[in-house]
Amino acid sequence: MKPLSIKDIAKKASVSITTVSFILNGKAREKRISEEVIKKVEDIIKEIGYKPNQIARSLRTGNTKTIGLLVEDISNPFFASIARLIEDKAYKKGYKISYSSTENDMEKANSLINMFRTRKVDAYIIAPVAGIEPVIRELIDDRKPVVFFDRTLAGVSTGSVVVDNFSGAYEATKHHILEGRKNIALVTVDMDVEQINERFEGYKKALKDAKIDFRSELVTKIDFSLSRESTVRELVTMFEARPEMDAVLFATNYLAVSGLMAIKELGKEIGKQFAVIAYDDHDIFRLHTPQISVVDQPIEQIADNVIDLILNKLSSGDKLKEIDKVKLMPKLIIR
Amino acid sequence: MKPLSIKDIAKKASVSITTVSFILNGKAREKRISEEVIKKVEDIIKEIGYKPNQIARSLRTGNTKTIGLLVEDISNPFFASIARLIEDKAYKKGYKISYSSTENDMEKANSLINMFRTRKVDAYIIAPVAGIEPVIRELIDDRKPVVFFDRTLAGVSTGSVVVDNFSGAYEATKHHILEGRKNIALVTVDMDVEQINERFEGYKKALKDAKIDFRSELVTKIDFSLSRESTVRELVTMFEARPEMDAVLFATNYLAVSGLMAIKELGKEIGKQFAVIAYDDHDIFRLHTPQISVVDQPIEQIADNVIDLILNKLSSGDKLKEIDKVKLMPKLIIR
DNA sequence: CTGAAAGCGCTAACAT
DNA sequence: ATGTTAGCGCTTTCAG
Repeated sequence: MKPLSIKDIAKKASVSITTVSFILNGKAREKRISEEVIKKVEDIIKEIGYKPNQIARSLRTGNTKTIGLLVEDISNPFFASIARLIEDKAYKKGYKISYSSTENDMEKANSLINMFRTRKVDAYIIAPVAGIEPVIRELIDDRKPVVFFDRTLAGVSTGSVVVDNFSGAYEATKHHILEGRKNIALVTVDMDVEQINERFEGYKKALKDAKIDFRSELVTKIDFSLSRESTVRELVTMFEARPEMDAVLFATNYLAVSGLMAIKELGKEIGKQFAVIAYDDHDIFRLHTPQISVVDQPIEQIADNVIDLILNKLSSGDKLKEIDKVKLMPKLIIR
Repeated sequence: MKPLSIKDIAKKASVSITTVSFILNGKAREKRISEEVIKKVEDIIKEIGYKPNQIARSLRTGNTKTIGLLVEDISNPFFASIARLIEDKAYKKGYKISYSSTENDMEKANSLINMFRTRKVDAYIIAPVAGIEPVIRELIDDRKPVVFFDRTLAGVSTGSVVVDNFSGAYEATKHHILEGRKNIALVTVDMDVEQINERFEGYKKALKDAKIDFRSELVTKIDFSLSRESTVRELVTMFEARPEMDAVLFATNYLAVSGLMAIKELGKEIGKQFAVIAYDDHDIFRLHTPQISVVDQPIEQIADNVIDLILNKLSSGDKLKEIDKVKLMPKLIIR
């Protein structure tokens, strides 16, 4: 059963397809089409359940009403939550979100962006990875709205929504210090992305401000592509090798989960002897015994700002430059 | 900067657009186009970085190389993991997955399916909700491949991949009984969907087989749309009202999370006095103190089977009927 | 072996 | 106030 086209409607209503198209696009008034024709056409549309072919429409108008969203990993709750919020908001404005996970892999990110391009998405929301600068520049040259979130790319100037990573790590580390911790470890990811680097800097600065020497042997960098099991393995070894350690800051939520597993395995007790702060709030940290303190990123605000920026760019034909760099503040939640 | 079209390539290579199109679609050999022309065209394509316009291609061929995936909630790790796996596999076959969350809302599901239709996705993978039978039938009439997963819809005959829910709940309940529990509660969701009903039946049957009377006051049905906080509230009240309860089975992962929060709040101890089994395995249950036993659904197998079914239907022009109903077995993991 | 041309379903300038 | 028509970029039949 072939789907009906605008032509069928026109025939059935004995009007031209133009008339139908105008009615379909809410231009009936503007074009002063008579009430009775409008009614007739609308009735027929409803009756036979006609749905415009979005593909044809896109080909004609050049826009797909779709926004491409590139996250690091959609099964990471931080990104999943943001994606959900963005999707809901975009949906209300008639946009569909098309998302994919880059896994922080430059090749994959490039290939996904190219997929988005061939599918002609109208705009891009991206948690960037290093090395994709060239293709991003092409997008911008193409006059496609691009908004970064979670991190930016030095050397590419476009809208962005980030959380102050330096300050998040700084405050967390400072809290450890104020609690009297002396040997504060940092577990982070071995990846040259802005937000990770900034968290590292925040950690170092807090130590410096407290006149505590930075000791590189207290910093563990885990390969992003390492499996959960291997990560836990590495952390177990690390914890065993540094018995003097009395506090740790995990730079990402998944590292914190692995870290907690390692700690559990070691039978190490979190509390007076040993303190933990994780990045990103999540059920798992609230439910843990004892509860885990976290650096909470304002997920809803991130989503709000991202979608506002992108919709603005979309509607203004990116004429307006305005404030398109947003920096939000994280919140240290002590438990 | 307007993107280049096939016409530009043709002009630059001084051949017709037909030739370019054949080369683009790997039909050069078949059409016996000369090696040198092929080489020339390919070089030009590479040089100017031409990307075919997928929209135009779709309009012409009638297929979009896109599969619509409807889950309950993409931020639920069970669905997120399946979506990731399906996406990876589909990507390798040249398909893009377009996903959305129904939130078990019939209206929303219908509207999303219609969005998929106007966007002409080639096939549908759906975790169905009651009430969408009519639109699903339309899809099937349209000859679109449809595969259900996680649950099916009575009265709609199409491919499906489900896990034996009856048996999952039965085994979990039986385990409680064998451990000597007498007052086993069930916390489930107030929703008429197949997998939930079957879990309920499994619970009842296990009790019956052990000659334990079913007591409706031990069953709590939580409204799906209730917030996390309210759910915890309700469960706290329930736990307080039933001090004799010595075991509980949670019918979904998110209910288990809420339940564990309620238990934590009450200071109730999980162990000898009180046993818990959750549905779906997840970090959070492994990391909990004490660790939580679970009914683990074979996520990878679900994804594999779903994608196989859909790709088969897609390539066979749904001629083949074959075994298109798969039922997998869950695994009880005792911790 | 390659080219011309029709047409997928829709929008919108231009006619009337 | 409504109709005619070109054309978005591509695939594919039919001709040569």
